[in-house]
Amino acid sequence: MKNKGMIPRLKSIGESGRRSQVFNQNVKITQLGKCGRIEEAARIFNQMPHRNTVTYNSMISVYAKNGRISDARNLFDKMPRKNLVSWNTMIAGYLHGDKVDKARELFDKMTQRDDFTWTLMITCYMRNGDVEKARVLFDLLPEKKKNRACWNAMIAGYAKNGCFGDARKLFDEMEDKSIVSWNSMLAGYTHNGEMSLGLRFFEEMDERDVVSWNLMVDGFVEAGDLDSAWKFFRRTPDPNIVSKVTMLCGFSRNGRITEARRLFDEMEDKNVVSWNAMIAAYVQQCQIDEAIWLFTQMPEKNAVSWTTIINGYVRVGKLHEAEQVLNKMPYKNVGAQTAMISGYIQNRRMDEARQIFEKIGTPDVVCWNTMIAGYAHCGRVDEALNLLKRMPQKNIASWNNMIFGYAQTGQMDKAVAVFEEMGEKNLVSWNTLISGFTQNGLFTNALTTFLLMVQDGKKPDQSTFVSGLCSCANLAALEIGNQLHQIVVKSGYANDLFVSNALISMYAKCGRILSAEYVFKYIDSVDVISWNSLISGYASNGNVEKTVKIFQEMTVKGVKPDEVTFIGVLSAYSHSGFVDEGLNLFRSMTEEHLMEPVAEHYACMVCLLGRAGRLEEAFQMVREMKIKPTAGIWGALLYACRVYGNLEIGRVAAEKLSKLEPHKSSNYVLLSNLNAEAGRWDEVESTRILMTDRGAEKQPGWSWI
DNA sequence: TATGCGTAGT
Repeated sequence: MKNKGMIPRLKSIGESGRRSQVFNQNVKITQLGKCGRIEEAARIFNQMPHRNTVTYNSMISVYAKNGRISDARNLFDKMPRKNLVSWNTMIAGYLHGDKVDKARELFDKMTQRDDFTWTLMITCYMRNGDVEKARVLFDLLPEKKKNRACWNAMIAGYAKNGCFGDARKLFDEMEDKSIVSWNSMLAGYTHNGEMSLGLRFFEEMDERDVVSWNLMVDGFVEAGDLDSAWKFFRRTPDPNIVSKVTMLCGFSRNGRITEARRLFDEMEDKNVVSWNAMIAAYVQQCQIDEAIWLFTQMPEKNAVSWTTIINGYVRVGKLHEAEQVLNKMPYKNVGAQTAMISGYIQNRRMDEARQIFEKIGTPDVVCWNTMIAGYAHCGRVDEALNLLKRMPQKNIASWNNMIFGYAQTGQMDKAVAVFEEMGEKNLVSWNTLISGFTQNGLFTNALTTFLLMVQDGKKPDQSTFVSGLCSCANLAALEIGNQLHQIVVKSGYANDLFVSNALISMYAKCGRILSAEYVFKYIDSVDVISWNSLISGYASNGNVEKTVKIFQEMTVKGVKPDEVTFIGVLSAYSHSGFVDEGLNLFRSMTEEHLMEPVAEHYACMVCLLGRAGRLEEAFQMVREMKIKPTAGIWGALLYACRVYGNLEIGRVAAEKLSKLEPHKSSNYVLLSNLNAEAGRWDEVESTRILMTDRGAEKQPGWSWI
């Protein structure tokens, strides 16, 4: 710096020299802030013998733009002489930190406002999705303060929020459009996945700059159309660093790390964002060593760089290393700490997650939601609810997490209550509820909710279709399944692997072999789940020949069967009484495929042996198995005992069952029936008393003989 | 030299 070490001499020069000293240091603070070197900026600020209002404004801006909003506010509160820019800068800080209420508070306190102030507040509302409040401000704004920036903020806000009509109306009304106005419209299309509209608009544009091209590249990347993205990238007249990073991320998101790296290596103008993008690409691929290497090589690190590395270690399960990085991080922001919290949560270390969470103390919505989701995922719904209640500002995701928690723990009534209590719902809210119903076997509710969602104007996505089709499969509701298939095709999900697999399963379980195979045939690249869907579908339908045929085809094609495959085939054998085939397959599963059987496999085997009356063998298998027998296994055994009138083994099974499922009445009914058939009426009576004592309500449809 | 509208990184 020019004046470094010259303070004594400058002092003697007097007032003008001091002013230029302050001027230069103000510039330096801003420059350092722009490349994320906040500590250095703060050091200069603190060491300055004289500061003016611009000095304070610069420092406030540096803090605010780097996510340190409370530091910004502290400075704002204690600065001696605020001007209009100070207020605007502070509002801008709240805008970047998504704190609309705080921004509005300042806005209302201001005695004087300029065009910056209004534009900032409008942008604030628009970013928050509050289109109406933004419009109110725009209409209140005096004509002479309505400059291009305000108009552009309105157009961009409308477009981003998907209100293309309103955006277009203002756009057409606007007299002196700038390139920003055009790009604002274009961004509306590209950010909302409307690429055909976007393309048409792009072609009609009067003028284009590099931002217009970048928007197109980004839109295609988002749409998963990497070929078009690359085409536009190559055609961009003078690609800048943003163009390159956008394309790099496109490659990275599609797992094309080599091409991403090539782009990075060819970049002559790397900045902290391009470094972070490349590091994130390796983190995405779980190539943590390469990520770390780049991290050590990069000239400037910011909070995002640190957070990415912490996330990287979390992804590969190296929590200790993540902790160390967090400890070394110079200024620990909420994002980095939230990354660490997620790490603990993923490893079920809820107490440690909670510790960091309590330490942060700031009302950061993402952080709160991470904690709530954590409790929900491990079934600790009470704690999740507790946090939700205490949460200062909830968003839709907070409620969605709660719905998920209840769905996970089978409390669908409470999930519905939360769903009804929350205000605005998004696609995730609906999907969580629908998949909750499906996973809890409430298939009719799932389909009804699907219908309500469509009536509410929400477009079903992959998750909705999978849940819906799965429900149809379980209800054997072919007609609804057919209708869903039509919507799938119309919505452009016909090529989605997950949806296709659900379709296969639906058709197979509804007994439509040809339709299932038709969907299967038209999948670009089937996976093991596609095969399993066919196999399990035919198995549940009792079609053992078809099940085995598909299984053999799968093996011939070299696809490795997994646990689910064997469950499917074994259950087909068990339903059809193919005992030897089942025993052979079970043996080959453990001996040839070296697979450790899980509870479902054993349940199939017990069922298989039990149905054939080979109760002793079944019982022996249960006693010798390596895992703890589940209720499903004892239930299968008890059922077989009931069929073959084996009181001895049946009692053992019933005793185990009554401990595992004390409230399930069907277990007592089976034992009671068994006793009744053996003429043990005293036992029948005592079973009935036991059942009442344990609060097992008799289900309708079961009868006492 | 400090604040607003359109593009990239957790």
